[in-house]
Formats: sequence, C-alpha cells, structure tokens
Amino acid sequence: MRLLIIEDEPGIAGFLKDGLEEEYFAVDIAYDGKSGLDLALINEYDLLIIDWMIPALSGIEVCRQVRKAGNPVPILFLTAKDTVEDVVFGLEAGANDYIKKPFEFEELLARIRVQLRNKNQNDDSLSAGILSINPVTHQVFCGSNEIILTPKEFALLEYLIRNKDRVCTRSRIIEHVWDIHFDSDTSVIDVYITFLRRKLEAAGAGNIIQTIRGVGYIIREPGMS
Amino acid sequence: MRLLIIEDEPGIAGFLKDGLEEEYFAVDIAYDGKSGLDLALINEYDLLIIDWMIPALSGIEVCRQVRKAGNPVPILFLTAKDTVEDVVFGLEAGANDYIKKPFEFEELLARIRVQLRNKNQNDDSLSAGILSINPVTHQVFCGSNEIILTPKEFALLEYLIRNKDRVCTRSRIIEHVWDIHFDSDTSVIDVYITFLRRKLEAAGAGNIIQTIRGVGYIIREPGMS
DNA sequence: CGTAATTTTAAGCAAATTTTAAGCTTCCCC
DNA sequence: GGGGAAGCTTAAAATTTGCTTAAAATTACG
Repeated sequence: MRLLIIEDEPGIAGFLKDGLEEEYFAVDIAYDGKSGLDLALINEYDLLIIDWMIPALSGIEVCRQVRKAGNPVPILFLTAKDTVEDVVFGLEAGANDYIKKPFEFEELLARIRVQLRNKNQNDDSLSAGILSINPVTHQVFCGSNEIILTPKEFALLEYLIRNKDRVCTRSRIIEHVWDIHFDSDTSVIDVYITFLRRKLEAAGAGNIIQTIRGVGYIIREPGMS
Repeated sequence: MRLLIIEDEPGIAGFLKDGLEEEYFAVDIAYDGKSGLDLALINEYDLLIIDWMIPALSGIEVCRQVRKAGNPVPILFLTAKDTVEDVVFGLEAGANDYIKKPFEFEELLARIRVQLRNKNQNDDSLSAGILSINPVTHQVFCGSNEIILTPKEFALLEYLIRNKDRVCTRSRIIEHVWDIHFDSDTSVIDVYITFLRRKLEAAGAGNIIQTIRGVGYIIREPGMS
C-alpha cells in the first residue's frame, strides 16, 4: 500500500511518515501543492493525504485536478478549519474523508483503513500470492503470464481465492460454484481440483490448493500464519 | 462508444441522437434528471451529455451524484446560461466541459471527441500490431492497404481494439456495440466475428481475434504478454 | 419504387467443456 | 499391516458453445 502525503510542515509530515511506515505503508512526501499534484498524477498511490493549507496550490485545488484527470484514488483531507462549509467544499472537490487537526494518530490510521477497505471492495482484482485473477475480464495471471481457464475452472478458483485462508467445504463449493442445493454424490469437484492443480502447476504457481481431508479445500496467502 | 443524453426537450434529444448515431455512437436518452441518474449509475457509458435545466433533478445535481458514486465518466454540460458563475458551478460539480445553447453540432462533436481522447490518451493512433483504425474517418488499414468494413463490423473492431489486451465479454460487446441491455440468445456476435475474421485474414492481418471460450474475445498487442 | 448492401435469424456441424463412472492411491484408525 | 473411506486420476459419454453458411429481414440509396 503506497501513500502520498502533501503537507508543508516538515514536523507533521515526518511524524506521519514514520508512523505510517511502522504500519508497513510505503510513504512519499510532497511539501507543496504543485509538486504533490505532479507526484499524484505520475505515480499510482493507494491513497492521498492532503493538507488544506499548503503553498503553491491549495489542497482543494490539488484534489480537483486529480479528479479531473479521472483518478479515483481515495483522498483524505487534513484541515485545521472545521466549519461545515469547509468540509462540504472539500468533499465536493472529490475528497473521500477529512480529519481535523490536531488529530490522534490512531484515528487517522482507522480512517485510512476504512478508505482502503472501500477501495478493495470495488477493486476488480483478487489475488493469492503470485496468483491474481480478474473477475471482470475472466483472466488469471501467475505473475505476468496468463493462465487460460475454462469457465467452471475459473469459477472454482475465484471462489477459493475470495475465501482464501478459510476452508471451503465441499457442500459450500457445490452450492456456490455449481449452484446445486441438494446432496449429491458427484465427484465433479475432485475432477476440477485436478484440472486446476494441473494448470496452476504448469504455470509455475506450485500446488497452492491444499486438501483438508473430510472437509474441503483451502488456498492460503503465503506468509500468513 | 456509448453515450447517455439527459435532455427534456424531445426535439433536441432526438436531433442529437440521430446525429450522433450517424457518427456510430450508441445513444441512450433520458428525459429527466432522476431517470438519467439511474441510467448513468446502472450502465457503463463512455460519456454523459447533460442539460442544465431538466425536471425531477437538476443537471448539476445529477453530475454531483455521479461523481459521488466514484464514477469518472466524462460529463459534458449543455447550458443556456453563460455567466462565468454558472460555468464555474458546473465544473466544480464535476463536469469536464460545457457548451452553450444554441450550438453547432460540429462543435459538440469536437468537444465529445476531445473528452473521449482524454479518456484514453493514445486515441488518435488506435492500433493493434499491423492493424490501425481511424475512428474519425472510419477507415481501417492493414499496413498500407485499406480494409472496407460495414458500420457494425467497424464498431465491433473498434471496441475490441480500444480494449486490446483485455477480454471483452459477450455481454459487454452486446451492450457497447449493439446497445442491447437485456439478455438475449442472439448469435449475431458470432456472425460478425466470422465476418471480421474473414476480411482481416484476407487483408493479411492474420487471425488476431482470439476466442475465450465461455467468455468472449480478445485482441492482443503482439509482443505483449 | 426497386435494387443492393447490411444486418439478423436459424440450423447443421465441429470442437471444447462438463459430467459421469471406474479404477487407483493415499490416509487414518483399528 | 489390513480394511475402509476419501480423494485423485483418467477416459469416455453427454452437453454446451462457437463457427459457418444460407436465407430472411431490414435498411440505404438511386
């Protein structure tokens, strides 16, 4: 997760950068509106934190320009002003949330997380480790090379990845992927797990689908316990 | 390219629809703000044309709501008012451009093209491999020899090339190229894919349209992964 | 108004996908 | 170690999907 902070006071900017890097964010800083806007337009950030009162170009103007360029990145405003009018102005300019100075770092963190969660919900791409899938275009990538799947194979993989780090029982899989709601003694899941494993292995993804005997299957995010 | 016109005067709306369809746009019309907003939020348009003065919900409010929903679609305002204040208001609400009534159709067309070009920067040189198409003159070239396509064939090819390296699903194709929004079991896409393939193959472009079974089609830029 | 071009529909055929079924392997418990 | 259950693999049958063609319907144009 990569953030850009546009803030002219070096003290506040540094404090935020340190704190956020401790939370494993990658943080860039711009000390005025103009260079901030340039950075925001050139790079792909997951979120912008913009102070209202900054030199060269006001925070609100930066916000407007970013939106005008068609960039939907979440924007969080820092403001000392707290009249209703100012907040409305900020949100109308395209900001997603605001926080009043002085603020608790914990509150800022919470609001950042809310925005990033919202972002992920709207996001088209799901992933697990090296593997990423796009439900909109029905494409699967292992790193940069594409894996061609049939529709059923794709649906099964999508379900497993949407529920990664959770065990998917056979009955849930048969319900959600095959839309079968009564018990049946089909072995179609086994067959498709075999198909998927073969294609994923061939593409270099390894055997990321684990069997939970007697229950179902699970895809784990590598590096999580 | 799919447009939505929100305009309460049937005369103007019809005039615009006819003219734009001659330019091979797929055009929807809404006659008041509320139904226009619904359409804009439900469907995926490439551009909205909104009159300022419309019943049920003002154009500016529609604009604001669309932006609030995080939709960055280019918006072009039609307005009889022309004071600086009104224009500023419109642009602040999230519009990208405006045009004063009465206007020349040619000027409207030019402004639409500007917005669509901004949308994907490399607009003037739409190409995939040896194939290049010109949306303005409706010409297709394979190297230096021209390929003559019918309007529907052209629209389909244009859509595929605008979305090159992405899978175009059957439902998206039927929506954007045929402007059909309900499910139907037509096989018209298959037929046109066959037409296109035959003409492209004959012109020496090879078979650049790949089938993604169960999903749709894709044109890949050669040399990309 | 009639002809030509374009678009759509429909049907047969081919190919890929999905399902079924059977034999084989692995794991677990006794 | 043996028996049985669960899962894996493979091959073939059943089904679905897409391709192609021809003809019908619609539209454009002189």
